[in-house]
Order: sequence, then C-alpha cells, then structure tokens
Amino acid sequence: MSHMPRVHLIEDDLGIRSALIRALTELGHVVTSSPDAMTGLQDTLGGDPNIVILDLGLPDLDGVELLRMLRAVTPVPVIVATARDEDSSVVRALDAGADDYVIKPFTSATIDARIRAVLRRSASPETNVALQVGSIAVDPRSRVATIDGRLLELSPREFDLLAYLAARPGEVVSKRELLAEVWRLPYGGADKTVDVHLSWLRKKLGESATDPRHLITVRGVGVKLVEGQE
Amino acid sequence: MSHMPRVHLIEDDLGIRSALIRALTELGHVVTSSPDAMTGLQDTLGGDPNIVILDLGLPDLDGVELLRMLRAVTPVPVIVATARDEDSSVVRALDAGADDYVIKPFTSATIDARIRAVLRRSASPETNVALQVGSIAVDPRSRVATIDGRLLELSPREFDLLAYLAARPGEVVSKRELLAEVWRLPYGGADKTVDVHLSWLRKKLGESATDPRHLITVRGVGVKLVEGQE
DNA sequence: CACTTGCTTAACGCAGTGCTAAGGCTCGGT
DNA sequence: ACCGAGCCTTAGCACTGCGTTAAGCAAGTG
Repeated sequence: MSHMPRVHLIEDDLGIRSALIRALTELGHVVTSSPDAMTGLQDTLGGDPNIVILDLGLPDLDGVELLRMLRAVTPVPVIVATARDEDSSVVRALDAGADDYVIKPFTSATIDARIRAVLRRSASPETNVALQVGSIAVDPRSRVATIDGRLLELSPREFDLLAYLAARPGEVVSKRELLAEVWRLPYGGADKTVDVHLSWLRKKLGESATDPRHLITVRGVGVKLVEGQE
Repeated sequence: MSHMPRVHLIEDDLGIRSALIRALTELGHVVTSSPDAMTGLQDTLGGDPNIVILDLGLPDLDGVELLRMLRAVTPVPVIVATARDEDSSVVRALDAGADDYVIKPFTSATIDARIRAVLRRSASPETNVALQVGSIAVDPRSRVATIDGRLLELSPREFDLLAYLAARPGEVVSKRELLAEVWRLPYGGADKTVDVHLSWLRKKLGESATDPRHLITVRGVGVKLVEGQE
C-alpha cells in the first residue's frame, strides 16, 4: 500500500464509534468520525475520505436521505451499517447508491474486509502492479514470481522478501528493516533468520553470494536487488 | 434493441393484470401474461420474452421458487413485484437472481422505468456476464457452473465460493476475505469451514490439493483460481 | 593473522492445511 | 405438523513443509 485508507465514520452511538475507531486504526486505517448526519455531510466534504461508513439509524436525519445527499455531491464509496431487523432500509440504501452494507453487530474483521473489497473495486484496478527488476517479475496479486520466464517456487517468506526488495530496485535495505517490514516483528529478533532466507532465495534465483546476478550484499549495510545484465 | 420490448407478466390478480397490460401497451411494450406459476413458466419458455415481471404472491407456488426454476432454464431478466410488507422475500428474490424489484402499489411510470433500466443493463455485456476461467464457466445469473462443458452440481455455498474466486482469476484471496464476502456473516466464523468447502469444491472439480489444476492453495495466504493448462 | 561479518547446511518444532465423520439445521414434500 | 434429504458447521487427526535456531565455514577487514 502506498497510503493508508482514510475512513470516515458517521455513527451516533458513542460506544460503537470509539470501538470502531480503535479497531480500524489498529488495522491500518486513518479514521475520522461524525456523530450525526449534518456534521457527517460537512466532514465528508471537508475531509475527502476514501470511503464512508454510514450508520442508517441516525437521530437527526434518515440515513438513506443522507446517502442520497452524499451521492449527489461526491463519488466517495459508502458502506451502510444497519441493525438486523431493518431489511427494507438496506434495500433502499443499495438502491440509493450504497456500495455495500454490513449488519450489526459485526466484527472489525468483517468491516475491514468490506472496506478493502469496496476500495479494491472502486479504486483503480491496478493497485498491486506487477513488479519487474531485470529478468525477475513479481506479481503480489497472484503471488507469482518468475525469473527469465521460469516460475519460482517460493515459500511465503521468501516471496514477501523478494517482493519487498523488488519494490525498491537498486536500493540497499538493511536486515533490520527487512525484519521489521517483512517479518513484522515488534522488536527485531536475530538477523540470522534473514540471512538464511536470503540464502534460500539466492539458491532459487540460481545465483550465489560470491557470484551474484541480482541479489547483492553490501557489507555492513544490507542487501539490494538490481537488474543485473543479460 | 430496435424492436418493442416483449414483456411477460405473471400475476394472479385480474385487476392488476389488466391494468398493467393496458398501461404497458400504451407505453410501447408488447405484453403477454399468465395468471399462475405453472402457466407462467410454460409461457415464458414458449414466448421468449425480453423480460419477465413476476408477482411473488402467487397462489399455486412460492414466487421465489418459480424464480429459481426460471433461472435454471433461461437467462431472461426478471423483475419481481411484491407487497410492501414482504421485505424478506425481496431479499430472497434478489438473492435468487432477480434483476430488480418493485413494491406494490406502483405506478406504470415506475415499472416502465425499471423495465427499461433492466433491459439497458442486461443488454450491456459487461455486467453479470458469465465468467470463464480456463475450462471452468460460471454464470451467476442462472447459477450454473460447468467444467469442460459438464455441469457442476454445487451447493449454494460452493457456487458462491466458486463464483467469487472466478470473478478474480489468478488473484490470491484469503480465507478471511472469503468468510466476509462469501459467507457474509456479521460475526467472524472459523476458517476451517472455508477449508471444508474448498475441499468439496475440489472434489467436484475433479482435482486434489496435491495435484491441483485450477484451485490452488497459497500457503499462509489463501487460495486462487487459475486457468490451469489443458 | 586475528577478528568481524556474512553464507550455508542441517535439524527440530509447529503452524497451516486437507479431509473425514458426526451432529444440527433448514427446507421441501407428504 | 411431521419426516427425510441435503447442506452447513464443528471437531478431530494426519500430514506437509515452513521458519527458526544452532553451528560451522567462507569471505572480507584492519
């Protein structure tokens, strides 16, 4: 992801609001919120979020009405949230242009998945572009990597490692950074693990540390993935 | 379509039926009609209309049932009509493949607009087109899936699962996402359920996890549906 | 030549997965 | 209203292979 999704939440219930803000923030979203329809409309226009989550049961205005107003002035995708017993408002909301809906109560995992699905759908279809570094191609979407057209059979970590390096061609990356970004460990464990995976990656790329082609060690600093020459 | 739309109306109430026939004819449609489900099914198959308007409150058969039967044998678009107090059947009908709905009482202008909208939509080839991934074909409208031309007998979940994957050929989809998007549960279920359904799907596709052809597991990430090779 | 840094191989524990079987549920049919 | 069939979920077990750690070796550095 080049940037974190900006989510704007329109929800009157303070408990749900704070819980969602906390959960979504942890899941990597930037969350803003409004407690009612009128503020919600203004904040949405002012804040330019990537997506809006709209509770249909607002006190000051019917949620579907607000949805229509939003639709009239901005193309921002909207997910509506509703209580289980309000089937009809879901249908009306989808009719009014909602992109998706969730039924309360829902888990943060659910809403997170819906947000990402809607963003994937509405945003440019090519957020995860295939990467190419010399004769190495890496496609994060299908998780397929090839070298000289041949398929590379990589383990999950190996793939992530290669993808991370391929996203920064020619740039030297430290092992600590790799541990933090690829391994996602709060505090870095032993660098030796990275060494092992780099070794395996080298073997599968068909090259060695002494005679590198793409994966180059910069002693005392880190490693980099370069184009190499044919 | 340069010709007048042929509309087939399945409605038991004589008053509504004759009123609609008159109104729609004036608006430039060619209208035929049937008073009950069984006749409606036969007339639809025999008359080859461009669109069907189906009253859900038929005397001899549940409307949603008839809709499923229609869906199984013809790709004709269907608009369902229902009384105001039957929200749930609207949801079930849309789920079963209805293209749109109207709530009684409705004006002839309303139904006319819906008819034209649905015809416009179903005329454009991009929406709801049958999906093809390698030798697997999935048609969400008729809910029919085939492999190598042979019919696949899938349960509802199995079909939804296959359809979701087929809509994203080659893309790795996590089990979490599948749970959220295919299962649509407000709460978080267990990933193992997805595993089981994937297993059943594999069996019906005639492949195994160890020797996959289309349905490929990417360990630690999810699954993807690929073209495979003949 | 001693010391540091990086590379590679081997071994072990375990997380993720595939599949079967067993209840429990819904829904259509009688 | 009852009954049976099909479907979904849960539980459990075997298995694969991934990731980590450890240890020794090679290469670079002062």
